[in-house]
Amino acid sequence: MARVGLTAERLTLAGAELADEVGFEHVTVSELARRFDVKVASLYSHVRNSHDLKTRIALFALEELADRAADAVAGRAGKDALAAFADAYRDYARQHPGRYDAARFRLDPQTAAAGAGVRHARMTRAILRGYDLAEPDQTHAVRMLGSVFHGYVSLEAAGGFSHTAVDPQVSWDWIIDSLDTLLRTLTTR
Amino acid sequence: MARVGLTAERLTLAGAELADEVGFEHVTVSELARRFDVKVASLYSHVRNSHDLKTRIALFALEELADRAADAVAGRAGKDALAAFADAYRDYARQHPGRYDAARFRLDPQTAAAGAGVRHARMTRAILRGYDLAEPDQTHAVRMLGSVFHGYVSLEAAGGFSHTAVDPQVSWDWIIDSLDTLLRTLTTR
DNA sequence: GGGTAAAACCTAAAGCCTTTAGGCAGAAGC
DNA sequence: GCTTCTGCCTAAAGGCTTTAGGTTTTACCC
Repeated sequence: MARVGLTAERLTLAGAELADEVGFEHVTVSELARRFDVKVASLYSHVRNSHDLKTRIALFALEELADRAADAVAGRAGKDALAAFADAYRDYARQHPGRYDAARFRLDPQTAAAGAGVRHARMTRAILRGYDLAEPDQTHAVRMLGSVFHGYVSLEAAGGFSHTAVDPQVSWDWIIDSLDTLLRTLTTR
Repeated sequence: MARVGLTAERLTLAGAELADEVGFEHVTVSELARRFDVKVASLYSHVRNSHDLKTRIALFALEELADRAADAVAGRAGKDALAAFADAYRDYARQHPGRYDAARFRLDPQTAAAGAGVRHARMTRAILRGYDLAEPDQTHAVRMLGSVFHGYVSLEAAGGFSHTAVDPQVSWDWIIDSLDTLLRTLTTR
């Protein structure tokens, strides 16, 4: 029987692609097996179970997203960095809705700590260097930025902004602008 | 055979409670049948299918959340109203994580339009009356508030804020404070 | 109070997904 | 060339969803 060459990595990547096509919640071991033209049981040598597969996809997406964000902010500072960082998130979510969803998959604390979540937090803090905030304001600001970006992106993905004629891109820019203003206000407080 | 007295409403409510216990994604027709000590097939007279059940739970949660928010903002204005509104969301999400998740269930546009989503949007706009914003700023601000609240609440629920020692309540208050400041700045622009 | 018809719940069965156990055949190493 | 390991397979059990068609209960009406 021809061997397909399954590995956890290939399964993870294929799972990520599948997620973008059919939605993360519909990613299934069976469907993945079908795509590789292989029997379902065969996947269980590479992946512990369905949850494990989803965890891998989540970690993969987090890593990929962190890479993108890191690229985006490299060589920028202040509002420039803020906007680039924010856009990296939103662009990723729009190009890869399934993966973005995967990145929100609830990981157990251990797994999460070992994953790229830490990079995300560190990058957000790095963005704030341009605004010179002291603790605990910095932590508050990190949380606020994370909330706005994630909230906006997920509401937009859920179709929450399609009732109004106002262009989501314009709102997005407006929000980034506002956040920048706000953060600069805090600096001088 | 003793009749239990199933109705779509009772199933919906039980489903909401189940969601709070085991998580919305684990709400299942089978489990609900088990709770009512009834055969699975019996539920299908009251609910079209699993998706229909989830939709009903989602609509129920949206309605309940809108009720709470409406109560919270009644008789308040300005920052008071903003804070009460925000707290209503966060409190609901913390008391009823499963229902809050349900409220984020992706509804088809028709269903969503008929549901309480509209009330939420209208209330958010009402909050902004205290800040006297012209269009399109008002829409931008509505989107920003929705994003921050939803984003914060869902990141908090996902355990995203447990890595730092800073009290989430303090960050929350700080964020509301900041948003109030920001909105007041916009008014006078 | 008895008849009837709708409503509520049941049995049966098919289809799909997950997961485990054990088997065979290529691939890799000696 | 032989052994061993690995990759994929067959088989099977268990769970959830959904449909079809039966039976009992309830409620209404005469």
